[in-house]
Amino acid sequence: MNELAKHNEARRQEIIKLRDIIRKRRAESPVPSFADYPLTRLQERITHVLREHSGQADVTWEIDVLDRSKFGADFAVRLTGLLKEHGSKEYIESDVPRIAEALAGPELADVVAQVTHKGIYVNVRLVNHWFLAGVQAVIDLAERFGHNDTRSSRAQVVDYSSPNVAKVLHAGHFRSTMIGHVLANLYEACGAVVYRINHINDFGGFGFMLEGFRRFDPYFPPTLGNNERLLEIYAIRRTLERAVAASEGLSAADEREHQILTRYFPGASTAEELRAAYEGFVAAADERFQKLEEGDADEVALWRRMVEWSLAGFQPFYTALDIDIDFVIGESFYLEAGNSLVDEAISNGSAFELTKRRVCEEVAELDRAVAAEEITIPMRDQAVALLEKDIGAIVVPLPSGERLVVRRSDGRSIYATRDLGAIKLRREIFDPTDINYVVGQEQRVHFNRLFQAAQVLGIATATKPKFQHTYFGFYVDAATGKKLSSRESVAGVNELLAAAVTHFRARSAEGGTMTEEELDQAARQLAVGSIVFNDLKRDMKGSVSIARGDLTPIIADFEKSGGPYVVYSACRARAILRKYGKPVPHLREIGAFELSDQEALLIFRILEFPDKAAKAADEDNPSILVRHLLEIAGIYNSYYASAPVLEGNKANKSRLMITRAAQLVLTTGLKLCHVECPPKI
RNA sequence: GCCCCCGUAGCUCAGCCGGAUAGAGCAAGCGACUUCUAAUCGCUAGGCCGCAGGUUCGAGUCCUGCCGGGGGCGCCA
Repeated sequence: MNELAKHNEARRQEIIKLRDIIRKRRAESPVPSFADYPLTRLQERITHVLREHSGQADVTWEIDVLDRSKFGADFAVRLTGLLKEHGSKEYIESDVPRIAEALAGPELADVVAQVTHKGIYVNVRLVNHWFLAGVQAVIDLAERFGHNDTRSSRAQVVDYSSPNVAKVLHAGHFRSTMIGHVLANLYEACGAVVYRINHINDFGGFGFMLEGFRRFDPYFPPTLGNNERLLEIYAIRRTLERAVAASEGLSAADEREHQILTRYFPGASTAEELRAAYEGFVAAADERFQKLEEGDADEVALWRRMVEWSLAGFQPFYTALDIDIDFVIGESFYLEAGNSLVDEAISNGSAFELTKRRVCEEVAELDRAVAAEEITIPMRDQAVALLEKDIGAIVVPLPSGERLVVRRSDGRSIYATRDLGAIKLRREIFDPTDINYVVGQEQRVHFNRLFQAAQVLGIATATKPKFQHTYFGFYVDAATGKKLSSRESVAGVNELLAAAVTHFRARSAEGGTMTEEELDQAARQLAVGSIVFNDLKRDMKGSVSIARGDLTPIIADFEKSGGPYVVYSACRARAILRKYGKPVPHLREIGAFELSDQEALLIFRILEFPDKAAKAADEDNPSILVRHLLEIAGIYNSYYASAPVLEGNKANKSRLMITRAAQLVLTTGLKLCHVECPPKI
């Protein structure tokens, strides 16, 4: 067994052990049943009544939440199917009164106070007791309120963060890390077993690292640490590539490039000399990579050390965000599985070498299509160009007509090889129902092909695992609207966090009563919270614009993001409960009580929380959750300002209950968003 | 060239498997702190929902075309 295989076998045992721990943890923390939530039960009862009265088994209806102060009702019921089938005229004239009558009937008399109708809407006002009973249900479940079993039959691999070893973390990793982590939290809250995987790109391009580390050793500045050397090698490679591509000598290089080229390639100054240096470097790097792939002991040992340096370099970032991803698995782990998969595919014919002859045949077919006017000449030319580029590589033809290159013409693996290997091994180890890749939008084409290839190669069926590429937009420069290159965005990540902490540290509301430690803690949590909200409150497919240079406007945006607002709201509720100092009253202790329009809306929104969490998970869209929290916080803040809970030594019991429910839902929601709510702010 | 995303208030965005008078936040203006601590609350103002057709009883939402902005199209990851 070679060194790489040995290393991977040991890793596999560690991974399996951790997998079992996670499975056990899941089994030991059961989630509440979605069907038992007050809103689900109400909807179920309404469906039942509508079904009984229409005599139809399949009744589709939608609920529109209303504001009592505006409509006098809590929600509207709309039977979309019937509306479409009958048209609005008939629906309004005959269906609407019938629906209203059914909803006002004896079956729902204990929960429905009033039913009115106007146009296509049947408006329902619920009895006040239903709301307070709902609040009690929230209080009973406490921190588990919102968690549900909608995904309890699923095992989900969530692949996120995915930094490149020997490169700097950039803003894209920042987004991937937070979005992925929050999504994983959501799936877990919905009952799934979640395997969080940080897929470390630790293999591609490593020939350059292994070669460069030795080749440039005499020239590295002595102050350069190990990890910095790796980054330097990457910079050297990129600089040289650019210089060679430009076909100009040293004279055309800018100051930084000039400095690099003369330091590491002394004596090379003309375009030809640089090209020669480049070719020598590439050839030696290729050789190193091949030895690494073969498991050569020396190369594997150095490679492992390099990966460790790099991971240690990433750690401050993960520590600052307080994110610990369970499985940190390099793509090298999947190399062998990928290679044998490709070998198998070649032998059974699902993959083959794209030879010149095959290309000629395909070109002939394209020419025929042109002659038959099925395609245009530019389309043909483009297809030909794509074909010719892949000559010599091992390809998998896909149902879409595209190809996926799975092995280079020199026999070496590429990322597609290892991504396929990853699918195979992940199925073996985790047996997931879903594999979710939280990776930037620029990789859409890659994943689209990868998922197709997985089916072609028989490591996936049409339904299992369910593949999902959850993509997001990038950061753009606020001034130009253009994408921030990774070189421009690299610096900011950790500094941004530090600046945000400093900012919130100076803004404390309860500063006078807080210890230094509490202040630090609150500031850190607010910083993380504001960053998460800034990223996740809008649809993540869009880009996020970032002002450059001065951090002040960015931090100001963070404050406006709403994260601190939600945290603040939860803290206000918590302050009331703290002042009250006793457990909140139980529904049983409440006699007659008033319920304001605002309270009705607030409670309804709180009771919607499980639905929103499930919906956000189903649509892989954290912004649904984030916006709902902002909505609840908004109503609560308004309520807080106008409805005193404690007056002198008198406490309003129903308001105490509502305050507790609001505090619970906000705290739990924030936690799903990876924001811990500090006790004081 | 092909493909993808986005055009809604001055700005940032919700709303998109069609439905009530198109909603928030920020910015602007006015008002509220001896308080459950104002990181807050209340009020005011602000919209040919990019343009043109089409489908429909009904379109910001669906379809087609166009215009404008951004991105992707490596034997890199």
